[in-house]
Amino acid sequence: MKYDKVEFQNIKCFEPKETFECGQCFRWKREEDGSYTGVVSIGVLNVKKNNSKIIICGYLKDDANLERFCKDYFDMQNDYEEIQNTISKDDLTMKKAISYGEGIRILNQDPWEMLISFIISAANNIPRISKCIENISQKYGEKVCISKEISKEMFTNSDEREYYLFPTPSNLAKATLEELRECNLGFRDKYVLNASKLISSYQVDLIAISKMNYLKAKKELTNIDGVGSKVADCILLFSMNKGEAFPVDTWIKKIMNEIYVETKDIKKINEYAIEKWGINAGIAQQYLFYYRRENN
DNA sequence: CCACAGGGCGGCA
DNA sequence: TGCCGCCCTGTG
Repeated sequence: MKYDKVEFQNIKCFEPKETFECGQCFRWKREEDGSYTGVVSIGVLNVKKNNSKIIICGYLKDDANLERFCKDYFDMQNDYEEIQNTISKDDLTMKKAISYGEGIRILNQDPWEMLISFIISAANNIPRISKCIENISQKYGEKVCISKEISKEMFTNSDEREYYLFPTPSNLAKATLEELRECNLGFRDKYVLNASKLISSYQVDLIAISKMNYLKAKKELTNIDGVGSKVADCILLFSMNKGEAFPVDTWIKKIMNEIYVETKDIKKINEYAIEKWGINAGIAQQYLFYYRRENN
C-alpha cells in the first residue's frame, strides 16, 4: 500500500455532499472538517473541496493510479453543465430539481460491489444498507490499516484507522448461509450468497454484461435472484455507464406520477423516461430523487 | 404493538 | 399480465 495525492482544478458541477449523499453509494462518510472518506476498489480515499479545487488523497494498493482512477470514478469526462441545459429545457420541475443537486456526479463504481449493495438495498433504508455492507466487508474483506503518519497526511486528526475493502466474489462465496446471517442482511442473505457464487464461478460475467447494450444487459442482470428492474437499473447506472438506466423506486414513482406520467406500471415509467431523456435519463432521475428527498 | 423502509418473488385469478 | 402477501430487521 502507498500514499498518493492529486488535485483537480476548475471541475464544474461537483459537490461532494450532493454526490456522496444522493444515495448512489454507501461507503462514503462525512468527516468533521466537511471532507469525505470512502473505501473504493483501489483503497481508501479522502475528498476535499476548496472553492473550485478538488483535492483527493488516498492510501492505495501499490499498482493503483490515483489520477486515472479518479477521472473515471468521478465521471470527469462528462459535461454536466451541458446535460443540465439539455434536460431542463422547457421543464420547470427539472430546473428546480437541478438547482438542489447541481453538484451531483454519477459515480463509476465497481459492478460487483454494486450488485451486492443493491441486492441488499431491497425494502431497506440507507443507514441499514451501509451497516450491512460494513458487516460483510469486516467479515470477508481485506483489512487496511492507516498509520498515524499516513493519517496525518490524509485527515485533520492523525489517529490510526482501520478500514475493510469490499470482499472479493470468491471470498464472499466461501461463506455459508449461517455465517452470512450474522451480518443481518435479513431475507436478502440467500440472494447475496447465490450472486457471489454466480460471479466467482464465472457463470455470470459482469464485465461482459457491462459491454452489452442497455436492454440486453438489464435482462441478463434481472436473471439473478434478488435483482429486479430497480436494482438492475442501479447497477447499470452506477457501475456500467448506462445513462439510459432510470431506477424507479417509490419516491421516483410518486414524482413521475405527479408530474410526468400517470401509471402504476414501472415498465411504462422506464419507457417514458428513456423516450424523454434518452441517455441522460439516469442523471435526470438523480436530480429528481435528490430534490424529492431533500424536501421530504 | 404496529407500520414501514429506495424491492422482489411466488402464488393466485 | 396484474395484483398481493410475504420476506428479515431496525426504528419511530
